[in-house]
Amino acid sequence: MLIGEASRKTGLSAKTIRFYSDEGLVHPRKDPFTGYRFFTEKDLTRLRFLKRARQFNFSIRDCSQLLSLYDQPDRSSLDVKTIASNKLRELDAKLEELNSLRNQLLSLVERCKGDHEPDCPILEALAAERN
Amino acid sequence: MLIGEASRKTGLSAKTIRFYSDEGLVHPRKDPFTGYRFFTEKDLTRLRFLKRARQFNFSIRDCSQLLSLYDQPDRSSLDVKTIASNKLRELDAKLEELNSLRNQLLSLVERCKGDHEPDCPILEALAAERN
DNA sequence: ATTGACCTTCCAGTAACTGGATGGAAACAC
DNA sequence: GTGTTTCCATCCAGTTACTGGAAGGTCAAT
Repeated sequence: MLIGEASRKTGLSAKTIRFYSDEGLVHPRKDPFTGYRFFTEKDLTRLRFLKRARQFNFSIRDCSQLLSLYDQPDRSSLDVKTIASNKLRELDAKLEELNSLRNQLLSLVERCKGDHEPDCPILEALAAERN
Repeated sequence: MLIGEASRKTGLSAKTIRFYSDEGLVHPRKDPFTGYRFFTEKDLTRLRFLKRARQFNFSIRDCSQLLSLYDQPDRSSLDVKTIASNKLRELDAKLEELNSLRNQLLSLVERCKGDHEPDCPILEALAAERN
Protein backbone atom coordinates (compact mmCIF):
# COMPACT_ATOMS: atom_id res chain seq x y z
CA MET A 1 0.00 0.00 0.00
CA LEU A 2 1.01 3.62 -0.45
CA ILE A 3 1.91 6.04 2.29
CA GLY A 4 -1.56 7.55 2.47
CA GLU A 5 -3.16 4.23 3.32
CA ALA A 6 -0.40 3.45 5.78
CA SER A 7 -1.09 6.79 7.38
CA ARG A 8 -4.81 6.09 7.65
CA LYS A 9 -4.21 2.63 9.07
CA THR A 10 -1.68 3.66 11.69
CA GLY A 11 -2.92 7.10 12.62
CA LEU A 12 0.52 8.56 11.92
CA SER A 13 0.78 11.46 9.49
CA ALA A 14 2.40 10.81 6.11
CA LYS A 15 5.02 13.37 7.07
CA THR A 16 5.84 11.44 10.20
CA ILE A 17 6.03 8.16 8.34
CA ARG A 18 8.40 9.70 5.81
CA PHE A 19 10.45 10.99 8.68
CA TYR A 20 10.66 7.54 10.30
CA SER A 21 11.53 6.14 6.92
CA ASP A 22 14.34 8.66 6.45
CA GLU A 23 15.58 7.81 9.94
CA GLY A 24 15.73 4.15 9.02
CA LEU A 25 13.07 2.98 11.46
CA VAL A 26 10.93 1.46 8.72
CA HIS A 27 12.12 0.23 5.37
CA PRO A 28 9.32 0.42 2.84
CA ARG A 29 10.18 -0.74 -0.65
CA LYS A 30 10.66 2.18 -2.99
CA ASP A 31 9.70 2.27 -6.65
CA PRO A 32 12.95 3.13 -8.40
CA PHE A 33 11.16 5.23 -11.02
CA THR A 34 8.48 7.14 -9.16
CA GLY A 35 10.11 7.08 -5.74
CA TYR A 36 6.80 5.96 -4.22
CA ARG A 37 7.05 4.05 -0.94
CA PHE A 38 5.22 0.74 -0.60
CA PHE A 39 4.28 -0.55 2.82
CA THR A 40 3.60 -4.15 3.80
CA GLU A 41 1.69 -5.38 6.84
CA LYS A 42 5.01 -5.87 8.60
CA ASP A 43 5.84 -2.27 7.95
CA LEU A 44 2.50 -1.31 9.48
CA THR A 45 3.32 -3.32 12.57
CA ARG A 46 6.58 -1.44 12.90
CA LEU A 47 4.79 1.86 12.49
CA ARG A 48 2.26 0.97 15.18
CA PHE A 49 5.14 -0.15 17.38
CA LEU A 50 6.73 3.24 16.86
CA LYS A 51 3.50 5.04 17.58
CA ARG A 52 3.05 3.27 20.92
CA ALA A 53 6.68 3.59 21.88
CA ARG A 54 6.57 7.33 21.16
CA GLN A 55 3.42 7.63 23.25
CA PHE A 56 5.48 6.13 26.07
CA ASN A 57 7.91 8.99 25.55
CA PHE A 58 10.67 6.78 24.24
CA SER A 59 13.04 8.85 22.13
CA ILE A 60 13.65 8.03 18.50
CA ARG A 61 16.95 6.52 19.51
CA ASP A 62 15.25 4.39 22.14
CA CYS A 63 12.69 3.35 19.54
CA SER A 64 15.45 2.35 17.21
CA GLN A 65 17.01 0.16 19.87
CA LEU A 66 13.68 -1.33 20.88
CA LEU A 67 12.89 -2.16 17.26
CA SER A 68 16.21 -3.82 16.75
CA LEU A 69 15.64 -5.93 19.84
CA TYR A 70 12.19 -6.70 18.50
CA ASP A 71 13.90 -7.90 15.33
CA GLN A 72 16.27 -10.21 17.19
CA PRO A 73 14.68 -13.54 18.08
CA ASP A 74 17.65 -14.27 20.36
CA ARG A 75 17.35 -11.04 22.36
CA SER A 76 17.52 -10.93 26.14
CA SER A 77 14.49 -9.40 27.78
CA LEU A 78 17.01 -7.81 30.13
CA ASP A 79 18.07 -5.41 27.39
CA VAL A 80 14.50 -4.32 26.83
CA LYS A 81 13.90 -3.99 30.53
CA THR A 82 16.98 -1.84 30.92
CA ILE A 83 15.78 0.68 28.36
CA ALA A 84 12.31 0.73 29.87
CA SER A 85 13.62 1.09 33.41
CA ASN A 86 15.72 4.05 32.42
CA LYS A 87 12.70 5.69 30.86
CA LEU A 88 10.74 4.94 33.99
CA ARG A 89 13.32 6.61 36.19
CA GLU A 90 13.30 9.57 33.85
CA LEU A 91 9.52 9.75 34.07
CA ASP A 92 9.64 9.58 37.86
CA ALA A 93 12.15 12.39 38.04
CA LYS A 94 10.11 14.53 35.71
CA LEU A 95 6.93 13.80 37.64
CA GLU A 96 8.53 14.81 40.88
CA GLU A 97 9.84 18.02 39.40
CA LEU A 98 6.57 18.97 37.78
CA ASN A 99 4.67 18.13 40.89
CA SER A 100 6.81 20.41 42.98
CA LEU A 101 6.42 23.20 40.43
CA ARG A 102 2.71 22.64 40.35
CA ASN A 103 2.36 22.96 44.09
CA GLN A 104 4.41 26.11 44.27
CA LEU A 105 2.48 27.65 41.42
CA LEU A 106 -0.83 26.58 42.88
CA SER A 107 -0.07 28.25 46.17
CA LEU A 108 0.89 31.46 44.38
CA VAL A 109 -2.22 31.40 42.23
CA GLU A 110 -4.41 30.81 45.27
CA ARG A 111 -2.89 33.76 47.04
CA CYS A 112 -3.40 36.10 44.07
CA LYS A 113 -6.67 37.97 44.32
CA GLY A 114 -7.07 38.28 40.60
CA ASP A 115 -8.72 41.66 40.75
CA HIS A 116 -7.96 45.05 39.25
CA GLU A 117 -5.38 45.95 41.83
CA PRO A 118 -1.70 45.70 40.91
CA ASP A 119 -0.56 43.77 43.99
CA CYS A 120 0.28 40.23 43.07
CA PRO A 121 2.10 37.54 45.02
CA ILE A 122 3.02 35.80 41.77
CA LEU A 123 4.98 38.75 40.46
CA GLU A 124 6.45 39.28 43.90
CA ALA A 125 7.71 35.73 44.02
CA LEU A 126 9.26 36.02 40.58
CA ALA A 127 10.88 39.36 41.30
CA ALA A 128 12.10 38.51 44.80
CA GLU A 129 15.66 39.61 45.39
CA ARG A 130 16.60 36.54 47.39
CA ASN A 131 17.62 33.50 45.41
CA MET B 1 28.81 45.52 34.83
CA LEU B 2 29.69 43.34 31.85
CA ILE B 3 27.91 40.21 30.78
CA GLY B 4 30.31 37.87 32.57
CA GLU B 5 29.58 39.42 35.92
CA ALA B 6 25.85 39.46 35.20
CA SER B 7 26.16 35.79 34.38
CA ARG B 8 27.95 35.02 37.63
CA LYS B 9 25.46 37.01 39.66
CA THR B 10 22.34 35.49 38.13
CA GLY B 11 23.48 31.98 37.40
CA LEU B 12 22.43 32.33 33.78
CA SER B 13 25.00 31.63 31.08
CA ALA B 14 26.30 34.55 29.04
CA LYS B 15 24.84 32.87 25.99
CA THR B 16 21.43 32.78 27.59
CA ILE B 17 21.65 36.40 28.65
CA ARG B 18 22.57 37.41 25.11
CA PHE B 19 19.64 35.40 23.88
CA TYR B 20 17.25 37.15 26.27
CA SER B 21 18.78 40.43 25.21
CA ASP B 22 18.24 39.64 21.53
CA GLU B 23 14.66 38.66 22.34
CA GLY B 24 14.09 42.02 23.97
CA LEU B 25 13.51 40.68 27.47
CA VAL B 26 16.33 42.76 28.95
CA HIS B 27 17.71 45.98 27.59
CA PRO B 28 21.30 46.42 28.67
CA ARG B 29 22.99 49.57 27.48
CA LYS B 30 25.37 48.87 24.63
CA ASP B 31 28.64 50.62 24.01
CA PRO B 32 28.28 51.96 20.47
CA PHE B 33 31.95 51.35 19.69
CA THR B 34 32.79 48.00 21.24
CA GLY B 35 29.26 46.57 21.27
CA TYR B 36 29.78 45.50 24.90
CA ARG B 37 26.60 45.18 26.95
CA PHE B 38 26.38 46.90 30.31
CA PHE B 39 24.00 45.62 32.95
CA THR B 40 22.54 47.59 35.84
CA GLU B 41 21.03 46.19 39.04
CA LYS B 42 17.60 46.57 37.48
CA ASP B 43 18.73 44.45 34.58
CA LEU B 44 19.90 41.82 37.05
CA THR B 45 16.49 41.84 38.70
CA ARG B 46 14.89 41.22 35.30
CA LEU B 47 17.32 38.39 34.62
CA ARG B 48 16.55 36.76 37.96
CA PHE B 49 12.86 37.21 37.25
CA LEU B 50 13.37 35.43 33.96
CA LYS B 51 15.33 32.66 35.59
CA ARG B 52 12.57 31.96 38.10
CA ALA B 53 9.79 32.27 35.57
CA ARG B 54 11.58 29.81 33.30
CA GLN B 55 12.01 27.41 36.20
CA PHE B 56 8.24 27.56 36.51
CA ASN B 57 8.08 26.43 32.90
CA PHE B 58 6.71 29.71 31.64
CA SER B 59 7.52 30.07 27.95
CA ILE B 60 9.58 32.97 26.68
CA ARG B 61 6.38 34.56 25.44
CA ASP B 62 4.78 34.14 28.85
CA CYS B 63 7.89 35.63 30.42
CA SER B 64 7.66 38.58 28.10
CA GLN B 65 4.05 39.19 29.12
CA LEU B 66 4.81 38.72 32.80
CA LEU B 67 7.70 41.17 32.57
CA SER B 68 5.58 43.75 30.87
CA LEU B 69 2.96 43.41 33.59
CA TYR B 70 5.76 43.70 36.10
CA ASP B 71 6.69 46.96 34.40
CA GLN B 72 3.18 48.38 34.58
CA PRO B 73 2.41 49.92 37.98
CA ASP B 74 -1.27 50.06 36.98
CA ARG B 75 -1.54 46.37 36.07
CA SER B 76 -4.40 44.18 37.22
CA SER B 77 -3.35 41.15 39.20
CA LEU B 78 -6.08 39.36 37.25
CA ASP B 79 -3.90 39.43 34.13
CA VAL B 80 -1.02 37.82 35.98
CA LYS B 81 -3.31 35.27 37.56
CA THR B 82 -4.73 34.36 34.17
CA ILE B 83 -1.32 33.56 32.74
CA ALA B 84 -0.36 31.59 35.82
CA SER B 85 -3.65 29.69 35.90
CA ASN B 86 -3.23 28.64 32.29
CA LYS B 87 0.22 27.37 33.07
CA LEU B 88 -1.17 25.55 36.08
CA ARG B 89 -3.79 23.81 33.99
CA GLU B 90 -1.13 22.89 31.49
CA LEU B 91 1.00 21.46 34.28
CA ASP B 92 -1.94 19.49 35.64
CA ALA B 93 -2.69 18.01 32.25
CA LYS B 94 0.92 17.07 31.74
CA LEU B 95 1.13 15.55 35.20
CA GLU B 96 -1.91 13.44 34.60
CA GLU B 97 -0.60 12.23 31.27
CA LEU B 98 2.86 11.42 32.59
CA ASN B 99 1.40 9.70 35.61
CA SER B 100 -0.71 7.43 33.46
CA LEU B 101 2.28 6.64 31.25
CA ARG B 102 4.36 5.96 34.29
CA ASN B 103 1.88 3.47 35.70
CA GLN B 104 1.50 1.62 32.45
CA LEU B 105 5.24 1.47 31.98
CA LEU B 106 5.80 0.40 35.57
CA SER B 107 3.42 -2.50 35.21
CA LEU B 108 5.16 -3.62 32.04
CA VAL B 109 8.59 -3.34 33.61
CA GLU B 110 7.45 -5.31 36.63
CA ARG B 111 6.13 -8.07 34.47
CA CYS B 112 9.34 -8.33 32.45
CA LYS B 113 11.66 -10.94 33.88
CA GLY B 114 14.78 -9.20 32.67
CA ASP B 115 16.67 -12.40 32.02
CA HIS B 116 18.39 -13.87 28.98
CA GLU B 117 15.19 -15.20 27.46
CA PRO B 118 13.63 -13.31 24.58
CA ASP B 119 10.07 -13.24 25.93
CA CYS B 120 9.18 -9.74 26.99
CA PRO B 121 5.80 -8.22 27.87
CA ILE B 122 7.15 -4.76 27.04
CA LEU B 123 7.86 -5.64 23.44
CA GLU B 124 4.60 -7.54 23.26
CA ALA B 125 2.67 -4.50 24.41
CA LEU B 126 4.42 -2.28 21.87
CA ALA B 127 3.95 -4.71 19.02
CA ALA B 128 0.35 -5.65 19.84
CA GLU B 129 -1.87 -5.71 16.77
CA ARG B 130 -4.89 -4.30 18.54
CA ASN B 131 -5.30 -0.58 19.06
C1' DA C 1 54.50 43.25 21.61
C1' DT C 2 52.22 39.52 23.30
C1' DT C 3 49.57 36.84 26.25
C1' DG C 4 45.11 35.77 28.32
C1' DA C 5 40.68 36.77 29.63
C1' DC C 6 37.12 39.06 28.14
C1' DC C 7 33.67 40.49 24.71
C1' DT C 8 31.23 40.47 19.98
C1' DT C 9 28.51 38.29 15.94
C1' DC C 10 27.15 34.55 13.18
C1' DC C 11 26.22 29.78 12.02
C1' DA C 12 25.01 25.07 13.15
C1' DG C 13 22.88 21.72 16.01
C1' DT C 14 19.44 19.91 19.32
C1' DA C 15 14.15 16.69 19.17
C1' DA C 16 10.68 15.28 16.54
C1' DC C 17 8.29 16.66 13.86
C1' DT C 18 4.90 20.25 10.90
C1' DG C 19 3.84 23.33 7.09
C1' DG C 20 4.57 24.94 2.67
C1' DA C 21 6.50 25.32 -2.04
C1' DT C 22 7.26 22.96 -6.18
C1' DG C 23 6.73 19.39 -9.27
C1' DG C 24 5.93 14.50 -10.98
C1' DA C 25 2.37 10.43 -11.24
C1' DA C 26 -2.00 8.06 -11.29
C1' DA C 27 -6.88 8.02 -11.88
C1' DC C 28 -10.88 9.81 -13.63
C1' DA C 29 -14.04 12.94 -16.48
C1' DC C 30 -15.04 14.84 -20.79
C1' DG D 1 -6.02 13.46 -25.37
C1' DT D 2 -6.58 16.98 -22.37
C1' DG D 3 -8.08 18.84 -17.91
C1' DT D 4 -8.83 18.25 -13.01
C1' DT D 5 -8.16 16.20 -8.74
C1' DT D 6 -5.71 13.61 -5.66
C1' DC D 7 -1.80 11.48 -4.44
C1' DC D 8 3.10 11.14 -4.16
C1' DA D 9 8.01 13.01 -3.99
C1' DT D 10 11.88 16.20 -2.31
C1' DC D 11 13.60 20.17 -0.12
C1' DC D 12 13.59 24.14 2.87
C1' DA D 13 12.01 26.71 6.82
C1' DG D 14 10.06 27.00 11.33
C1' DT D 15 9.14 25.38 16.03
C1' DT D 16 11.58 25.93 21.54
C1' DA D 17 15.10 27.71 24.24
C1' DC D 18 18.90 27.48 24.18
C1' DT D 19 24.28 25.43 23.56
C1' DG D 20 28.69 24.97 21.20
C1' DG D 21 32.02 26.61 18.25
C1' DA D 22 34.45 29.58 14.91
C1' DA D 23 36.42 33.97 13.83
C1' DG D 24 37.67 38.10 15.46
C1' DG D 25 37.73 42.73 18.30
C1' DT D 26 38.95 44.79 23.31
C1' DC D 27 41.32 45.44 27.45
C1' DA D 28 44.60 44.87 31.23
C1' DA D 29 48.80 43.08 32.44
C1' DT D 30 53.38 41.38 31.39
